[in-house]
Amino acid sequence: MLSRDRIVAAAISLIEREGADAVSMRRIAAELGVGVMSLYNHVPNKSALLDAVAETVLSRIEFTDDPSAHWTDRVRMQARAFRQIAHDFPRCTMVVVSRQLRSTAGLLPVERALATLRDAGFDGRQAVRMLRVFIAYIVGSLLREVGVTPTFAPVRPDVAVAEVDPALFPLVGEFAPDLMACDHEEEFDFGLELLVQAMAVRAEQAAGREGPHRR
Amino acid sequence: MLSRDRIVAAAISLIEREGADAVSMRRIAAELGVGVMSLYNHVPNKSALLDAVAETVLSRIEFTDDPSAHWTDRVRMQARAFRQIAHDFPRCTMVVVSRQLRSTAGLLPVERALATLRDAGFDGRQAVRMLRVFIAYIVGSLLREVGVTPTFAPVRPDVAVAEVDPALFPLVGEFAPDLMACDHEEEFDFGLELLVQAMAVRAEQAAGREGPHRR
DNA sequence: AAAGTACACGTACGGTGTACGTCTAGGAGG
DNA sequence: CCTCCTAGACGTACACCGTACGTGTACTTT
Repeated sequence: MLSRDRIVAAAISLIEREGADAVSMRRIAAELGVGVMSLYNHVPNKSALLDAVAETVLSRIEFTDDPSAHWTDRVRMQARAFRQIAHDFPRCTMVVVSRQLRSTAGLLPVERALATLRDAGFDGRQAVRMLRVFIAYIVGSLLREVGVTPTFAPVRPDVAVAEVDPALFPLVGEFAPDLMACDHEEEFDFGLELLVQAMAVRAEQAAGREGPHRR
Repeated sequence: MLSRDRIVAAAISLIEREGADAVSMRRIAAELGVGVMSLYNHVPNKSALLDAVAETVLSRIEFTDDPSAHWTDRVRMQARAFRQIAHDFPRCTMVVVSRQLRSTAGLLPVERALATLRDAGFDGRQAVRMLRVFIAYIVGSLLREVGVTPTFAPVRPDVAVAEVDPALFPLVGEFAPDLMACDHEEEFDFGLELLVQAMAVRAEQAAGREGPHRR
């Protein structure tokens, strides 16, 4: 029996196996051994199907929030949980990131993050700003990791950097070894740490300003 | 007379007017008052055309690097220059960001950034890491600004946040006013400042560690 | 048994990228 | 001047796409 869930699962599987470009209604139907138009009994159109894919992948994020932990550690955990989907569904990442969905699946992470940031001592305005900085960093990192936006952080730097004219780009040539090496996890954690530490400084400032008035 | 440049210009114009989805070879040909297949005398295929679009837009970035300025200001200028393309070519941004091109157009910004970071006192490894963090942040920010990835930083939060059940997402409800307000430039500069300050701390550490051995 | 419904499916239409062959205008060589 | 060659505009054709619409069938309800 056909069902929305089976269709979405087939779409995700197809994307992971052959890339997002390979997705077509006909292809998915064939994958399920079913006529093309049967899909439309469960999904209104292709766009909605891709939204469902994004939502499903997003809902797979496992947040193990520990409210008793220090807020910096909670931020780290949440960021890494988010990043984990890039490993579990690498080729779906672009779909998730590029699709604007307004379901509750997308709001749960926001709720969690806001709770953590408020516990860190930020007010609403600050918390939202911090959240947005983090989301921007994470999204950008995932895109690089997944293979998009590679020009500046080469995925196959061996070909990209090696051919470069050292006269035109002396520093690119000089730093080639470092540009070519890219341990994604290490890079991600480096930026994460940078942000967390910067956030901690702001948190202290925030606490200092309102501290005297507290309680 | 048809030419590669005219075709690319027509594509950019079309994307800005009607969005990336409106781009088709037939549409571009019609725009130029020309037969479809004539395009293929100047462009090998649609994918290459989109690459050319990305490259052209990217090359429009105006870097006014001032080597005499403090490195933190140079970083700010470069980041803002990059962001400027999201204003000049808003609907092309997704194309630029999602296309992996390995031309020299993408290396010039890298070269400039590496020069700045080296002047800040970072060695190759550190400079590359910092660069990647910045690129991730900028790319993520542009995507939000352009209207993609809106779930976590709603573009039309009025509809997204307003309908939310405060019982399920109390903090989203509580912070709704802050979530709904989003001055893109302000948000961008906030994160930029956060990163620059965090970088400055690392730069001092780097200088401190190797300082005694210097010169 | 009759009626209604849910859903799988075929056909068809207007769109897409592009391989291939043709035609024409302009320059080069005699 | 005439011929030949070539660059490039163009039409046709094919395989594929999303999906509107109508039909058939199996199952549920009355």
